[in-house]
Amino acid sequence: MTTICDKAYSEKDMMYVQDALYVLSGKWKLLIILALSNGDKRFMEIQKSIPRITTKMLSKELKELEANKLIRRVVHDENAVWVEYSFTEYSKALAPLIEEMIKWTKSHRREIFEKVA
Amino acid sequence: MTTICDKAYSEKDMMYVQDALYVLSGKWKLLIILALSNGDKRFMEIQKSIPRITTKMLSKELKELEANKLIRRVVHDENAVWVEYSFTEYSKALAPLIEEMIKWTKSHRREIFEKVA
DNA sequence: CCGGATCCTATCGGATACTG
DNA sequence: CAGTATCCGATAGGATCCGG
Repeated sequence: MTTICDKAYSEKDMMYVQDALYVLSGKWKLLIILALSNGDKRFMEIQKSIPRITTKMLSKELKELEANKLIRRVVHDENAVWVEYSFTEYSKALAPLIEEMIKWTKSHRREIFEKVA
Repeated sequence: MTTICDKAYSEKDMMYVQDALYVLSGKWKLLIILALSNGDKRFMEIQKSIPRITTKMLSKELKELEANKLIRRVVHDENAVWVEYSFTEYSKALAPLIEEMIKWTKSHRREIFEKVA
């Protein structure tokens, strides 16, 4: 029942949003988490499931996500280089946020993306 | 009931998220919308309510937000330069998303921001 | 297969000064 | 007051190649 109209957000709220943006900023991080949503994936599998991401960006983003405990990195075989990524309890909590993004875009994308994209 | 675990997101879902990120990316856009949450504001008022934003960035972001119909710009007096910004029906729909960001950060910020920030 | 190293460009974003 | 203009460094992001 809190629309933006009814509710004035506090300065604290703004800081919360800023914090979230800090962790989730950039084009790729949320998409990587999405890519892991249907199970663990290896480096190449993640890359294939995210259209235009380069190895460099994927590598960089995976590190940051791991540092922030949003994904987990497990090396299965040192010699064969068998690495698997999975999300954490912590990143699961992002599901409602992701749901809201999808909802919002679904109901509004026509209004914007016909002209912009 | 859909946690990330239970549900595998589709490629379409990924595109939706990408679209949302496209419109909301950067450090400032969501904060600007938040700043307008308790009523219309003038340029300087917005700037004062967002800690470290510069006039340049505010100006730039306002333009983009307006182009995407996420805010409305009304000039009240040509001579006195009296401009007011307000959000739109369209941006009101972002409220649930913002709520989720705040919720998420509230429950998890300690886990991250003690070390990172 | 998993990335790191390198080189490059484009955009982000800050500081400051300036205009109507 | 509401922005613009300019200069600048930092970061994002892409392309390609290389090594374990």
